[in-house]
Amino acid sequence: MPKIVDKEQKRKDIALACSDLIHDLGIKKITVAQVAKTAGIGKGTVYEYFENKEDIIFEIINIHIEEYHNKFLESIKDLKSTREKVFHFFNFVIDNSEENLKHFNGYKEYLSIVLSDNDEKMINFNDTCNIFFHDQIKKVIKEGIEAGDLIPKSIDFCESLLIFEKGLALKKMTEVDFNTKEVCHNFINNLFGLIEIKKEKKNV
Amino acid sequence: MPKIVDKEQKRKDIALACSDLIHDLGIKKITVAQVAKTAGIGKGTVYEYFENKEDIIFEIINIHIEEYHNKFLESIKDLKSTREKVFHFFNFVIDNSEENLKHFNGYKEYLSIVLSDNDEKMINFNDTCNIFFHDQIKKVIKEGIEAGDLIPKSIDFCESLLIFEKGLALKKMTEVDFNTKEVCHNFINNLFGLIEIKKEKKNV
Amino acid sequence: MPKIVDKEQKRKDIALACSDLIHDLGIKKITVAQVAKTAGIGKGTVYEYFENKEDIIFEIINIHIEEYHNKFLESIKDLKSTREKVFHFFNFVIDNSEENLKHFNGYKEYLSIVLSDNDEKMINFNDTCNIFFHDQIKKVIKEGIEAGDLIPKSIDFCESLLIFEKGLALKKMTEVDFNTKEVCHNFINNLFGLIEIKKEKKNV
Amino acid sequence: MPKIVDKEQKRKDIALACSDLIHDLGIKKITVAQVAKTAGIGKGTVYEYFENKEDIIFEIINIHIEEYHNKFLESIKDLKSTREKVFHFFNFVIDNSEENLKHFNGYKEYLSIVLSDNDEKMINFNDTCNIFFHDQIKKVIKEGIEAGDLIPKSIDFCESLLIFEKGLALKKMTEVDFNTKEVCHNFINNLFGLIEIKKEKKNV
DNA sequence: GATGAATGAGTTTTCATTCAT
DNA sequence: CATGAATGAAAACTCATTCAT
Repeated sequence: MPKIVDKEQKRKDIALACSDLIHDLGIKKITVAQVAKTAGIGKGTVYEYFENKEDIIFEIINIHIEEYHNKFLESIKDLKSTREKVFHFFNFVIDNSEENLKHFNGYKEYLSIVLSDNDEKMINFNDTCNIFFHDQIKKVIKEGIEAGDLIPKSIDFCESLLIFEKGLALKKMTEVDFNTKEVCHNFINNLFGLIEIKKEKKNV
Repeated sequence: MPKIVDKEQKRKDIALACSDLIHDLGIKKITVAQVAKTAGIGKGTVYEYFENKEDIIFEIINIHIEEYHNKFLESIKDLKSTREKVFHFFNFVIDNSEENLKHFNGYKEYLSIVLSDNDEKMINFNDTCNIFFHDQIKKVIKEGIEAGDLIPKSIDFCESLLIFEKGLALKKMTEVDFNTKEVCHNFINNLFGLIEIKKEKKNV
Repeated sequence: MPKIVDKEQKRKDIALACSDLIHDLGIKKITVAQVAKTAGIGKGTVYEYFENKEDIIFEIINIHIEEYHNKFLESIKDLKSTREKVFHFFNFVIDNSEENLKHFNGYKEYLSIVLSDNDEKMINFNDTCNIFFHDQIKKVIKEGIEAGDLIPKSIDFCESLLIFEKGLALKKMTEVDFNTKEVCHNFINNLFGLIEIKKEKKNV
Repeated sequence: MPKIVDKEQKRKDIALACSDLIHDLGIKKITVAQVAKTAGIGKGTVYEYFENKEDIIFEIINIHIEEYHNKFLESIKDLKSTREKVFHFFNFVIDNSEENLKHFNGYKEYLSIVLSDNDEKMINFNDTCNIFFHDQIKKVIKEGIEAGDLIPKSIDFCESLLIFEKGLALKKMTEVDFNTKEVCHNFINNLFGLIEIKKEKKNV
């Protein structure tokens, strides 16, 4: 009897092996032949695990984003202040570590697909991601309000924050010399000036 | 005397004739054959005026955006209040007239190209556009401050406004049910609550 | 004592399980994967019992035709008059019952293979079928002659009858609105006008 | 200015150049690469003149059959007696000259396509051919009746004759040792015994 | 014996670009 | 100058068959 393969796992394995192709070539230039070669399998084998080329790319992106979400959840746990936590959502556009740039560029390639194809699967997936971060930021803001850090109306800014972050991302993707960090800090500081509850510090 | 053809003008003519192809097919599906046919010239002739296919697309987009800029300048002239003028910058993402959607979708196609190719020309062109709107909004805000409509610090929000608009555009492009108008209004109203100088209205 | 599998029987079992695939997909579109799945066995196992794909198709067709032959022999037993028996040979092209159409379309698929491949096995098999019906019609005509129904020369028409039936089949297969029944009846009635012995009916 | 090509003519030229591929390989094994190579042109050029592979094959067959029809019309002109003319319709299945075998085998390949694909174009074309021969034989029989060679009822046998010929063709295509000529002669002679008007020869 | 994972040769089709006229 | 015929590289996808387990 032949070895039984966990198809779902192998899908992930193949996609994982190819996850760098996105940065090396750009999504549009990935070919099935490349994928097969990179994963060290035959072209036909690719089609044992994926419906078509789109499916491959989708899985690769999926992996990228899933990984990012997990890291996000992991690292936000250690943060204490609301402001820190909010900043954490902007890490994606600010952090220039190789690690994060990989994710960022992965997202860039992903966007280029969503914008040119109107693939339903991609759109749905995009929604899922948006909801993820929307839920997260809502939670952070809520906790901030409950802790007396933020004014109650702050809850209305959840969406604006994420929209601003999307705009920042887009600018960073399309402009050469964009000082994301500075612009980002300015904005958040300004905003917090508006929604933060200034606590009287240690007065008698 | 041979007929001297203004190459630059003919480029524009060809691109102009093809400007609807972007909406009809999407940028990725435009072929040189299509361009030639649409412009009513031969395939070979296309290459007399354009380096390659990228160059054609670049010119088509150029025309779109140039046209949009002109319309923008034209229509902002009639606006009086600072708030109206600022809103005008968001017309691009809010106005759902067929006319504007054409521009909006053209920009979407354009983005998908900029994000996947890292074409230098495109990037430079993108910068030019950004500078255009940045100059425009700066002017509006400045005038607003000088007119006593806005607080002096408002000038710091120019970039944020444009970034927010970019984020809005991106969301509108990638999400199915996104209420651009509402989100936009909320944001601007909130912001103006912060930077507008409330004038005592003509009381005795 | 190991389980001894009758290979020949298993061949039949597999082919039998797949006999509907011919109608559902058409011979050309049958894949080995389909066969394996339909028969509820592994792809590798198919090759334990069949040399190659051709061999599978051959067996499936074999089953179809064998079945048809058996039914033919079964049903002709009950017929009394020579004319009825001769008509029975044309049932194949006239009968539009679902059951018979299955056989008819099976034969059509089979022909498309015989005509495109020049597979020796197929040709031989085809001969076997022809001989079967030739023997059968010869027997019918002979009995008719012996019974005094037909003129002795009728024996020369055996082949013509079968050829005509092949022609009818081909027309039915390739034409949209072909009235097989009418054409068939005309021909046989005309022919019987020629070869039947008119019996004086019950005169004193 | 580039040379202007008569597209329709070039289509024919390419198909003509490839007309032997049908006999050399069989229709199913013709590849576009083969066609291009045989016609001495590039693969892409093939697609300048044909929609797809089916279209190529269709044209090749078209040429074969058109040519055959023309030859048929040409050669039947010289025949005098009705019997000769009727025999002429069976030339297709009887004549074993290389020339005619080419046409015959072309038709065989064509049939294999019609039987496996249910391509509408092919079916329509098939009808056209049937009508052609039906019209021709009707004309011959009519003239035979008018000339007093055949009994008026002969007109009813037009279809039967063609059906018989189709049956003969099918047998010749699928059987190894089939004496088409003899069987054909027998049938026609038998039939003419039935429908011919015996003329009293040379009486005072 | 049984299996199904792995394979890659083979096929159709597209299209930017060239170049002879 | 203008042209459109010619091209071939490149890409996605299929499937009969093999073979390690």
